[in-house]
Amino acid sequence: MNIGDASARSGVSAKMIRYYEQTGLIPLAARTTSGYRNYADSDVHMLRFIARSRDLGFSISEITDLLDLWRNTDRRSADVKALAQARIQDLRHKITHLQDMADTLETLVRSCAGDERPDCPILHNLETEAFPASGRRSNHAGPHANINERITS
Amino acid sequence: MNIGDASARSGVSAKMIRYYEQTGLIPLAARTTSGYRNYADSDVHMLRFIARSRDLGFSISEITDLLDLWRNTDRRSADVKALAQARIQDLRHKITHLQDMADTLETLVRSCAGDERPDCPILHNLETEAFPASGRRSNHAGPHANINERITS
DNA sequence: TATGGGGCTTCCCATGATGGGAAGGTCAAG
DNA sequence: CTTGACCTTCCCATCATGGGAAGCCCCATA
Repeated sequence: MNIGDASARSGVSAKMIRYYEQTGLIPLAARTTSGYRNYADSDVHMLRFIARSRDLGFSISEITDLLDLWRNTDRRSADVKALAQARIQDLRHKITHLQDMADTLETLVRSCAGDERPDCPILHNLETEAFPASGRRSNHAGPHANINERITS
Repeated sequence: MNIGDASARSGVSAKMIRYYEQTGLIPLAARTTSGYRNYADSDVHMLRFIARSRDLGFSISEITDLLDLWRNTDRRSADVKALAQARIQDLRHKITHLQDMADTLETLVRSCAGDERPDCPILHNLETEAFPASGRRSNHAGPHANINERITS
């Protein structure tokens, strides 16, 4: 089947299928004589595996590992489990961080009259609050150190 | 003071100060005769406002609005409050989504023996689970529709 | 058989916030 | 006056994703 069909059946856009191929996440597709990529059901299967993993928030590099385990029938289920557990840990950290931000904002919102007058404790807080140690500074991990979350809804 | 001092005092990197200037978030800095950017205490103040807002997860475009309100002494505190409340809503959505992912993974992890054998319900789930409506498809909002969260720690 | 439309190919560009690094000018302390 | 720290601009990279152009390919229908 062509890339369009593989896309429709797997839920991965044609653009992304080519991208995954190009970056080595998936092997080079077979080609027809005229150059069209040609996919088998097993490829769709793999693409779905990827899609589902993305939906659960795994990064591309984590999916690389998952795919390796998936294909390796000599795998230890403990290795898969460890990957999932690391992912959960990561999610918990992010949740905590978002929760902290929400709580702070909640406190500020509660203290704001929210009327026609200009006085606003929210602005006052933003204006004067100190900026103690907070990830923004000395970010030695470079940009996008797999920190951001893909939240597509 | 020079950009380095403004950076140290505000907690915003020099790179980002220039970027904010370039993108119009902050006004063009004053310059010395030799071309060095020159900052006053009030500028540092503004940069801190931005840093603090970023720490609370506001996007650049939201910060643009916050800065406008901050500078506008005729503002209605209700407008500020509305911005903060929208931000909280957004955070709650993201938290829910992350929580859902974590819960699903937790269930899978619990069902996996995690031993030397290859059988693994986690892989099995990734392999076979359907891909019903989930943001990945028909993403008409384009890439980065202000969906991702800045979590720097 | 010719034509048209839709699907495929590659290639380049943009996103958003951030840092890296090069090439070259400036400044203050020694 | 030299040296080293700091400043300037400019370009590049990230990561996953889509947009769009230019040019083939393939099938169905006239």
